[in-house]
Amino acid sequence: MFSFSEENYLKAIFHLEKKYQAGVSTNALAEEMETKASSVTDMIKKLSEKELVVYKKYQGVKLSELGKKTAIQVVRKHRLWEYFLVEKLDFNWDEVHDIAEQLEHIKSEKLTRELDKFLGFPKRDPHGDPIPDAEGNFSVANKMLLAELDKDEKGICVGVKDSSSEFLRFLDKNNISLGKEIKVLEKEAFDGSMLIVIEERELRISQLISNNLYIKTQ
Amino acid sequence: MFSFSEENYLKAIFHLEKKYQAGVSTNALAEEMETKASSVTDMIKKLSEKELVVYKKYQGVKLSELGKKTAIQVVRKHRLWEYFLVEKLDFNWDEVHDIAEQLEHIKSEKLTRELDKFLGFPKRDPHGDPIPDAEGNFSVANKMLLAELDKDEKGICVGVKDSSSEFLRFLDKNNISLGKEIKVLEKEAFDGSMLIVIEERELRISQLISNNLYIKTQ
DNA sequence: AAATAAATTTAGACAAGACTAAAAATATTG
DNA sequence: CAATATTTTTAGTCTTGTCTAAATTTATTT
Ligand SMILES: [Mn+2]
Ligand SMILES: [Mn+2]
Ligand SMILES: [Mn+2]
Ligand SMILES: [Mn+2]
Repeated sequence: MFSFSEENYLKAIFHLEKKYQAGVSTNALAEEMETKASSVTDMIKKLSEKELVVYKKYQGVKLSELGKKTAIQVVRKHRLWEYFLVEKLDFNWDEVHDIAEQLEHIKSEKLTRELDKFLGFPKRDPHGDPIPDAEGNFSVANKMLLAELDKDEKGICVGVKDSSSEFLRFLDKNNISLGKEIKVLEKEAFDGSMLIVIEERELRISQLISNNLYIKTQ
Repeated sequence: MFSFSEENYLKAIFHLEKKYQAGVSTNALAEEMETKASSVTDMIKKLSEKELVVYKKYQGVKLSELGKKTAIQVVRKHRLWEYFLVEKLDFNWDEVHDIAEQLEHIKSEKLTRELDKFLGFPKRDPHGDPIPDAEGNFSVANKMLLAELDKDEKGICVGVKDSSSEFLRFLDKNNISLGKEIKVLEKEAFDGSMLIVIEERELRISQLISNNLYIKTQ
């Protein structure tokens, strides 16, 4: 089917399209892929040749229907494997991303379907991100950033924006995990820091933290 | 660590060394890898450079200690994943090899260890082959080929030599599976075919079959 | 022990995917 | 709007792993 590299580009474009609806720029893609702009141009041409993306020179790139479908299948596999690692193999949520980056490229529709079934058709991965079903459908939750809450408002923690080990371990250390309720006690206008309460404990967090935690309000 | 291709060559050499103790020839390796002899020579040089094999021009190749250790880890992963697919995801034993060929290259020691634990440290894969433990140790069972049995002798089916889908489906169709007892009722000297009895049913099998079924005698 | 056959290696080429440096196109600014 | 800055593309190179064709070495026959 498609190479690992092609799949990784498609996935990156898929994620960046949320932010750049008008088309994903070569530089944005180069940064996401941790490669050089010239390499991106080369690959975009190949993807365009294969009708996985729509590309006009200097105008950025968009996924075609086929490209989008392919990207979603890769994301589906990534998130199913992350769920598997956490729920079945006792991995912590900060340890699974790199392994899922490898597993997401395993080619077998039956494997993906059977894994999904084995896991009980989970709807969200360990970081709160939606897992597309076999048809590629998934629901985008109406979540918001904790930073958007005002004093005395509260919400349930439902996901992370940054899913780096560093951030996830910080959350672990402070006993913040998905499903818990967070209430804003104070909000400092000057630096955006907050005093929150989570499970009866008070905690002061910087804006960098509240900007990377998704919550859902009732 | 090592590339997929390098790992595949090491695994192929590992398997061929059983048959060619004096050194695996370039042609034998080319056939096993389904590639050309010149490509094999190229790769052998690279592996030799990395001290994974011992190579003298025109003299065939052998695994170094490091090469052997690496090959065994790949085999361990291959067989653990095959076991996982059959035992947890309800795959049939004839469907797992190609997927395991992909999964065996996933790089994460922790994943392999945790998978092993999750599976209950299985000793044999679905085809009866031994699964090396984390240290690379595994027991070679004292099995023999069904073809070696004489009239009126019996044994327990413990493995397959050929693990192609075609052969495995043939066994399924004839209700032959690992763990079952087979008794030889007749043995035809002319063509090596046998009349066997397995679970009260009589069955005539060609020598090609009996030459690819491992059994253990009491 | 030549002569021939078979196995193996070398030489040169190619595709994928990356890189650097330079050129070209687009955006921004005075 | 011309000058400058930024972005993007092109040109040329490199590495990995493969291939074909030719050369070389080893094995087998007469
Ligand atoms: Mn991830
Ligand atoms: Mn995730
Ligand atoms: Mn197998
Ligand atoms: Mn097997």
